[in-house]
Amino acid sequence: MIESMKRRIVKLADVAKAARVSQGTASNVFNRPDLVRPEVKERVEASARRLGYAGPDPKGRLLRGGKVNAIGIVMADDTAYFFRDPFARMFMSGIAEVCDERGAGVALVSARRRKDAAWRIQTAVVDGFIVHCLRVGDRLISLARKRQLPVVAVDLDGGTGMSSVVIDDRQGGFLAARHLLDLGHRKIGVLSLEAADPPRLGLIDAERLRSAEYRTGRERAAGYAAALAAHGIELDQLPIIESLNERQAATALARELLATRPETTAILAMSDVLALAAIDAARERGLRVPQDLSVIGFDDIPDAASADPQLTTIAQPILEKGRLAAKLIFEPGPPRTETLGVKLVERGSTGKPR
Amino acid sequence: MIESMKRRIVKLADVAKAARVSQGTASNVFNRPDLVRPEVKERVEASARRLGYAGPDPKGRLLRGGKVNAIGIVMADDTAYFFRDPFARMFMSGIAEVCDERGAGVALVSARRRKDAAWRIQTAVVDGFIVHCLRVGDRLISLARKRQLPVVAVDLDGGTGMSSVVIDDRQGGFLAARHLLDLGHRKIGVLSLEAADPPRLGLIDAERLRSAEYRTGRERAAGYAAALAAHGIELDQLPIIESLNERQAATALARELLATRPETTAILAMSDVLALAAIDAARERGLRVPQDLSVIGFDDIPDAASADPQLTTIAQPILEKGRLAAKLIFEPGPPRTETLGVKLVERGSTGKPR
DNA sequence: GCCCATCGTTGAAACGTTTCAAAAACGTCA
DNA sequence: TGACGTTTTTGAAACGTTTCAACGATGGGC
Repeated sequence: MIESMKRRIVKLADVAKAARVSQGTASNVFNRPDLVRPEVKERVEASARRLGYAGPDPKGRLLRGGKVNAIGIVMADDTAYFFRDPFARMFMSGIAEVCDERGAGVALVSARRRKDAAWRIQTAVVDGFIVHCLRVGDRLISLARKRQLPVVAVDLDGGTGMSSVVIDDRQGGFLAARHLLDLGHRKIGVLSLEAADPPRLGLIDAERLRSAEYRTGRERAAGYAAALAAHGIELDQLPIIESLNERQAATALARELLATRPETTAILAMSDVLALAAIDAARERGLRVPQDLSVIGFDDIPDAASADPQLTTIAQPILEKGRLAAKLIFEPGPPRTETLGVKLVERGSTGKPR
Repeated sequence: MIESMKRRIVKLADVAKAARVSQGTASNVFNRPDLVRPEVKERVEASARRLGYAGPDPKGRLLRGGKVNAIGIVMADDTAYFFRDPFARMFMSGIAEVCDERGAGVALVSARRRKDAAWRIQTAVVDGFIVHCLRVGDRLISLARKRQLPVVAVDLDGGTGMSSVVIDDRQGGFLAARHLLDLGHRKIGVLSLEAADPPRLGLIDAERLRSAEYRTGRERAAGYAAALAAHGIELDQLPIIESLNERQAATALARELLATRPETTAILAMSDVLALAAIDAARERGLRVPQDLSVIGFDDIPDAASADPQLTTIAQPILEKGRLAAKLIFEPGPPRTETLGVKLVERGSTGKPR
């Protein structure tokens, strides 16, 4: 059997012709088999096999008006972050759950490099976007919205005309700070998430947080400030360190904080990852947690409960956040902002100051 | 301004017409802006804005012959498994790394429910498939191959005519078993991965593993058998428990094993997840690891090194496996099978029998 | 003033499918 | 046998884009 040089790809029309049926019938064989007479069906299937037909190409179907049956998750990080970061993983699990229920797929869209991020969002083949963790008015959001597909923003006010899912970050910050204050701490160091892009690693002003582009940092800081104010303290009086939300990087910065401010008795960390890093740093200096240093986190990632000591933290319903975001994509309605509650989880990493 | 009732979606042709340009030129404005005179470009862009054009629809572009620019990862589990299982996460990280380099996206394809798995694979909008962790000759593999896209099988011989990436599971099994035997253990319990679909949870025959559909279980068991044989022991003499690769479920089964066979001095686990579960179960019974019970795992997931005690295990290059699989997708060539090496990592969970 | 090269623009042809109204085939019943 | 209701099949029209050969304009060199 001699294969033609230019081996064109077999398409439905070829199969139809070979089986002496109309294209419509051939299509039905694959999509609504019960509409077509068994005998004809077999003939078409035989032709398909003989010609090596790959089955209806989704590209064609798609254009005709089908849904892709997948939603895209946009994060401002590299793709591996989805699998590395505990928060992201939990969040994705929530999304995945709902997608499985609906029989939809999940596409990961990394927007790490601003350059091709635009292209990625513009060309992503999806039915909707969940956009996470960006700064207010971010270009990625507008890019996604421009696609005129359902878009849900997470941890961020998406602006008018779109839905978003957030948690009560301010309340969380408030609870965390109050917890330390109630225990009697006054020499508190703050470990902050990135406030804006580009991040400024190391010691920063409270002002940078007050006017932060990133909602999460801004709101949590506002909560801290409110609790401190009740004790007549200003956030500006505390040392604040801005860090990437990565354990390694954060440990280095925490180490520096503890070295420059040995009087510190407690660390107010904006995430559990940062808190765990702080504990690592404390341990290096021979400080016991919580006897010599109290540490409180934020998020309540799974590792928080199994850390040593178990981490006191502000729990947010991460799974639920993911689920909700996905549901909002699948059941689009009038835009609304859902705010999820947080709560203080007291575990072993905080105690009275020495 | 009165919106027409039936608000048709604005397409490139509309924009072109409104700007009094040919469709070709309009297309160029979006794809090769430097080919078109600035003045015309502005006119087109203005029309696009005015009409509320969402930008070229990927569906159209796709059909015309473009690549999707994304690869699909197929696993026989629910979508959340990608984010939950330590092995899967590491593997995905490797894939993600390469995809980021190439500017490609990642689509997660869950093939949990066999029913819609077929549909999912047939309609996934991707340029290629990486198929993981299925039994030999699996229908999912043939489904993927039928799409006539590049397909790479992982941890499984995909059969002829396709590439695959595997590790030397047999050698790994051999090293693990020999390690325990060298330490002097003879009363060894085996905690096995699923041998076939459906899984049979609980005590099984060695025969079930010898003829297992799943390559991983079969090969690791063969390695165990080889090492045991060198000491004149047959695999059949050991209690073998088949379990799902989930910590909770496995803990229950390990508990049972330890209860029924209190003479056991060592556990040979086919994965680190299983090994960690065994340690949990041992701890519940008040057994110290490794003084009262030695446990060896397989995979060397990140948790293995940070567990307490640190897990002795067989390390496989998980990241590299992911990277390699992705590379094989992007640089398709003649089908080949890449076998990656494994090595014994001695840590704190194994010791001499009491 | 003519010829050429260059640059922008055009028009039409794919790309592969699904859908739908209408036509054809078939079976039933009077 | 013809009328009528059902099942199957047909043919053609979208779906929205990119590409490419060909065409027209513009300007430089002679």
